[in-house]
Amino acid sequence: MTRKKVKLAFITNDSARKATFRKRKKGLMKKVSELSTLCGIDICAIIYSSYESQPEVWPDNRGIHCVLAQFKGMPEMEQSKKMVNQESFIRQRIAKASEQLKKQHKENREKEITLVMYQCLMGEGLQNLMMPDLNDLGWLLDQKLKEINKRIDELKKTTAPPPPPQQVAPPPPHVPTDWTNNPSDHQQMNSFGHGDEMMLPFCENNHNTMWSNAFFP
Amino acid sequence: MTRKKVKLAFITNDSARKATFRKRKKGLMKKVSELSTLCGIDICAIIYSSYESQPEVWPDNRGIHCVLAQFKGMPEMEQSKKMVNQESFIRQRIAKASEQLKKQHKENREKEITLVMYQCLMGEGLQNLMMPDLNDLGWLLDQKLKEINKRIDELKKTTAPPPPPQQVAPPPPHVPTDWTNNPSDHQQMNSFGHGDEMMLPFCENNHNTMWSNAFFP
DNA sequence: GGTCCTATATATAAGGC
DNA sequence: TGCCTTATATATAGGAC
Repeated sequence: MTRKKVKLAFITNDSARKATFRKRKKGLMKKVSELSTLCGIDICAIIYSSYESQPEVWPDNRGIHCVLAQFKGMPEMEQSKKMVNQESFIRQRIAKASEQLKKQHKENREKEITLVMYQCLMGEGLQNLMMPDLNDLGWLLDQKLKEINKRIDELKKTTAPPPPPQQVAPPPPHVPTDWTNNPSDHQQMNSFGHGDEMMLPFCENNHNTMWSNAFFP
Repeated sequence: MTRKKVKLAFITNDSARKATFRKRKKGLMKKVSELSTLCGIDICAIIYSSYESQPEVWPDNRGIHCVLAQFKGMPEMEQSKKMVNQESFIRQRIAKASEQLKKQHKENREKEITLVMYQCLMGEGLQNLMMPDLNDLGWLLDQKLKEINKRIDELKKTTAPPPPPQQVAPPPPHVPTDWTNNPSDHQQMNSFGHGDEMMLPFCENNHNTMWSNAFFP
């Protein structure tokens, strides 16, 4: 998992597999030892492989028989309650990986649109943009405006507490759209073909805000 | 082992210990699973803790009984041959850490002396240096000269292959001291009080080289 | 207690000896 | 074969919710 991300599958190359076995067995035994020490628990590990005629075991003889005796001493039912099922274990990992992918898609899209925004600020104009990008750009600008207004409010509180109402400049005409209070806006198809499962805040079709209205009245 | 390097000892804080237990148990089970998949071997792990009433086990029921049956089926002698003894395991780790410390000392010293060298080149002069630094500086300069001569030789070979002997410039008067062939030179006390166990190339008292002779004839 | 976040510490795949 | 180095991928401590 380093010079290259390794696929989680049987390593067919014999020497590579043996090398990986030795490294990982060492690392694993270290982890077992640390967990036992740090948390003061009983733990044992037994490894069989064709590389060694004897099984490799943690901890030493007395320790392991103590743990095994405990295990053998309980009814089958109790033994299996906490057993990890390989399939559900893998399923959990797949679910987690999918979540991460989703998050990454969202981050990537936000970066793309931020780039588009800067290109616009450099004078590229909006003529070459298609609807999906325009929609997401609108969303991004709303976000930026919200941040700006929030910052303005904070500064007001800091510089003039408590300010007499008539001395405070009237708030800018922008009224940020509160997406969270308008769930129906989220039911539109999004622009990069992932459907609802992406749950991205981008790519909604109607931006009923200052910016949207300014550019697409 | 991250925001802070944790000491390898029982964690006395109850909630911290439990948190560590859960995280590390999860990580450990993942490693066990990966080792089994990548190398196609049989492995089992059993964890007892006061946090759970049942032991937590890898892999699922059938798999573990298969491994345990193998283990129980062999004579005691065979069982214990490959068992890891906790003490020797820790000793190995201490030895490795000591090696790393030694190496780090050496690297630090080399950087210190390199800094001194540059200060000299900036015109600080050698008046404020004491013998230990002067000795190590001498060693460092020898190393640099060796590198330079080596590079010169390489360039000669590249630019004029094969050069007629009489056309080659005579080698510079410098004759690098080959420390490896002169073990008696290494028996001197070194200058930063670590004695022979440090085995550093620095801090020898006699530099019988061009540079040493130039500065301390 | 459980979950998520990130800065760090570790583990380890390749590649060279 | 086995060990070492180095660039990356992972694991995880501490802290915020």
